[in-house]
Amino acid sequence: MLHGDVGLELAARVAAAVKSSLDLDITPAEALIRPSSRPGADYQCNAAMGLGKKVGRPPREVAAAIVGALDGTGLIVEPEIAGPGFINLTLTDTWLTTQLEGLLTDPRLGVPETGHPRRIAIDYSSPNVAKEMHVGHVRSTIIGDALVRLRRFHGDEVIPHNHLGDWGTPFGMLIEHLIDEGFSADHSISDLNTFYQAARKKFDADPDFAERARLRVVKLQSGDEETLRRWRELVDESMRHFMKVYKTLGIGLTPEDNYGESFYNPFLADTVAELERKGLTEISDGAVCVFPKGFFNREGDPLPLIVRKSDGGYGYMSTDLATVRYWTGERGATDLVYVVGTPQSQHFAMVFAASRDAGWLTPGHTAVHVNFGSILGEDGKMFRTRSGDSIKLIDLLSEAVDRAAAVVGERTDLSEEERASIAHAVGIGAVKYADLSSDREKDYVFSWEKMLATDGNTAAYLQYANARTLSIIRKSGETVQPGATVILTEKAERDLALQLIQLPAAIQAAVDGYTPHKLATYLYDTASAFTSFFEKCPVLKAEPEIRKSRLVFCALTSKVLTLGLDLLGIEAPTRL
RNA sequence: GCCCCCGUAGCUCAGCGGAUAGAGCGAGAGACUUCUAAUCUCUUGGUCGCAGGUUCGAGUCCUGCCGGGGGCACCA
Repeated sequence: MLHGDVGLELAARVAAAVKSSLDLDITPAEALIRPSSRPGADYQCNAAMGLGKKVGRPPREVAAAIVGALDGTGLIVEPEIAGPGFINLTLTDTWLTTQLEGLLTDPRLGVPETGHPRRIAIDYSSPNVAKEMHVGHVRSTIIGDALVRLRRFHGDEVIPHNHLGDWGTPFGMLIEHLIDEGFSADHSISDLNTFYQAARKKFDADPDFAERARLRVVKLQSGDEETLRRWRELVDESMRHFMKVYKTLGIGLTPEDNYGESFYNPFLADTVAELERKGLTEISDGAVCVFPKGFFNREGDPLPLIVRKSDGGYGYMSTDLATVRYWTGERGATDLVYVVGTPQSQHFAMVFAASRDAGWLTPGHTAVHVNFGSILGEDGKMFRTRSGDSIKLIDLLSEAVDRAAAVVGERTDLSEEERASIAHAVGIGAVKYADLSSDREKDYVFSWEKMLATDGNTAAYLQYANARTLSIIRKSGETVQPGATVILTEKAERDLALQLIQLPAAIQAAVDGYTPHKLATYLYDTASAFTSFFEKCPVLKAEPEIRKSRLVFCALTSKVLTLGLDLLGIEAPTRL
């Protein structure tokens, strides 16, 4: 019983007790096992009240029957019945210590791998070519990356795809501007935004240029070689910028993960043809539309997905339908995940509905819009620069590192190089953790002060706790060996032990709900439990057996924090 | 007008239908000759937006309302 969560084991035993004492079949979930916040109780079973209602007996009597039949051998001490019929469950110290000793040799720290792996196509980051990444992309990028890491660790096959905005009418203007500027391979566009704005300005001011831009769009879409070559230069240049940001952020996306709008372009006609063949389309105002049931516009009329515009072109609605068709049809994805802001929720609801109607999504598929709220400034409005521009991501990240460097510089005698590396880990970690530690559906308030604080639920606090664990182990002059014996003497040790064995439940919760913050909350609780342990339980000066045992606590805490942070995409430096 | 999301301590946020709703910050008081004080321990602080309903039990589920944000036909 090394793998998996204790709650499952307790649930199984309660279910067996319910069967033998009341002759009722309940699922482990119906055993209603929950971690307990009551002093002295580790878990509680809340099933007796509901069952009492069902069998027409007083809940406390039912609880007593369950307790009487409950086989807690080796796992829990004699349960207590409290209140209306709560059953308080307390793990035995022996069981806890045995678990911890077992975790020492388990690289997965008790977390099971799924027996039913899914093939997950996940769309995240998705910046626009010829524009710099800004804060608007940061949440999708960070959350998406964390989900990739979590699902891979969970045992699923994950295929990331970066849905670049790399196609459409703006590219006529951009390519013409590129030709005018004489861009070549040895000249890079150092400032994508300036380049884009200059093109835009020319487009608005110069009718000849605007006309050339329009003709260029036609050439691009008809596959003109020269035009495509220019277009690729723009994409490549933008990718160099994106890769720089990804490298700074520690995001795993590469050019191989590019599945931009251009990628789906060849599939759009077929996608529409299939919708037409299946009788799902209608012509409305000259556009080919699909009207999924249940969506209405301002006037109360059905709301369309426009799959071919009245001018014959294709928009994002066509592309998004084509992605569903491609990933389920061509790539055999079972799960589609879109890490895109909340404002798009209606759009995705419509795309999913239409895709079900078209048969691209079956009951065996899961399609999820992993939505997220906006980043707000401390004034409660959209996070922008003072002049109202969106903040460049690369600037934001370097400010994070600079601010972290200021903190690091104050208090360490490490080399310049080590300090830089730590500042990077702390600064980038702060930005990512701020994003991942609260419920993604809510807006969150961006605050340098809060995200870089050394107290509270921040990356720095977790990293610091981890560094302290490793510092103690270093100073001990020992390596923590498998087979070491764990002893519980202080309450702080038991609290930490209980915390450490709950990693599987935390990861499962984060995976199930696409909610990385559940893992973040767990890691914070773990770090807190460790710092309390740190204050109360001297390690190096303890008696030999206790010292050995406490070193195990340090080692396991470090492993849990390091693994957990890694699953969030955050570095855990070995010293701070 | 219709639809979606949010409303929990002064602030920023957790909270899985279960017991007396929890953290951090802030405010107040303590703790470093001791493993990293980037810390810890106390104290303070709540009609969970409002009103109904379902339930043995509601911050959590349902309905209505009030606030805040967003979306609603050829931009993505």
